[in-house]
Amino acid sequence: YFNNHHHIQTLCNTGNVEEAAQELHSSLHASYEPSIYTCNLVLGALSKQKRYQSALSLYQAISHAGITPDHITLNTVVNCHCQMGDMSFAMKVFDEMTAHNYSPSNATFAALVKGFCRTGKLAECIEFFSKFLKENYSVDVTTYNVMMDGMCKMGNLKEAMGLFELMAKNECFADVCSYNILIRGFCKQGMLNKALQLFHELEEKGLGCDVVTYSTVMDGFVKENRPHDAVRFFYEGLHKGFRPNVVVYNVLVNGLCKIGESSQALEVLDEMYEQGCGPNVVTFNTIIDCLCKEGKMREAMDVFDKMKEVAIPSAVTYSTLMDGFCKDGNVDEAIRLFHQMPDDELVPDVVCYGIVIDGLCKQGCMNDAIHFLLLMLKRKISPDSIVYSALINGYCKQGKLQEARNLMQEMREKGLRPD
RNA sequence: CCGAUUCCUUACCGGG
Repeated sequence: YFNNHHHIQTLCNTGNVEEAAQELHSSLHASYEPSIYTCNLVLGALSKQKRYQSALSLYQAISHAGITPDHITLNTVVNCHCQMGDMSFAMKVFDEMTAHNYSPSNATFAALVKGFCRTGKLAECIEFFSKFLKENYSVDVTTYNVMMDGMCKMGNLKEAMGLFELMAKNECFADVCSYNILIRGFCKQGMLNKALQLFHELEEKGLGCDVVTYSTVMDGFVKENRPHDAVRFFYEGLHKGFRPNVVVYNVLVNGLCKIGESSQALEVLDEMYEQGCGPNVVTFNTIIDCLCKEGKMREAMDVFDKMKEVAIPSAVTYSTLMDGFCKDGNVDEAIRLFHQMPDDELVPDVVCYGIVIDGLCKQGCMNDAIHFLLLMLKRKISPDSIVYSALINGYCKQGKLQEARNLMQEMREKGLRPD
């Protein structure tokens, strides 16, 4: 008999996580049970693929088979709960960990901090993190980064900067990632000057700016309606020996599109190939959106056809085109694309439905719009407030106020608040 | 016997 650890490891490393999980599962009840290392390996692989529910089910099976989890297993479980936003479950596991003398590590705290932030629980997050700070001398740079990123994403730049100073005081040295997080935070608040100040500090420290730094700053410029500065920043970087990746190019393309230079954007496409940095689906989506917004539906469809040679269209690709056609007054074509999505093995998401519904509403075809609403409900896709707004708008324009009111009521029942 | 496995962080595109 041989240990199947290496076989399962190979399966995981080659992306056959499903198969690995199955093999582990069947070996749980074999005469030689797998080691916790093997279990952790598969749980980690599922978690990396964001298949948190599967990981948790597998964990259930593992404990049921009587295999004792270690601190890594439990960290993974905590992380799965956090990623799914189930903070009460996550805390329950955390409490059990501490009760059984598994000492939580930076990974545990980082996962929980991220979970608290993602679910908007600012106070809990700060409280939890403070507790960690008091009890632990070695909060590492990653945990600080998670915390700073969470604070930034909740718009609390002051707290984030406080942490940045605190980590220096505690002799935990900020890395590029720390800077990138803060730079993005300031960009999103429209404080580009602060962002650029940090960028220069990063350069002076010799930590080295990376592709994330560049794409972040450039995107900051684009979002602040300063696409020219984004383009300039890009070329200055090239001059300093910076080597862009596909995301940086994507931001550049987006910037060029925003200044109405779709032809230049298409030139960048060629440059990307020359640099051995081929475009991806986002690149094409960006260009298609640009063409659509310029009303060039014909060209947009050409790009759509050509992109298929090198990339797989996504739901975003379709929604972009569908919106373009709707705005162009051609809802039929949008609906045709909607029905074409399954050919690319895509399932229309809430945005796709929203676009078609809005298009139909704007044409006054309320019955057809309702048909799509029912279709999405049948397919278990929950309409969001944008879908409802489109419908309510449509009814209001027709003077059908009662129908509009009914929809508002339906919204509230679903816990969506009208804005 | 040893080793083996592991867990946490940052950037780009679509709708009212």
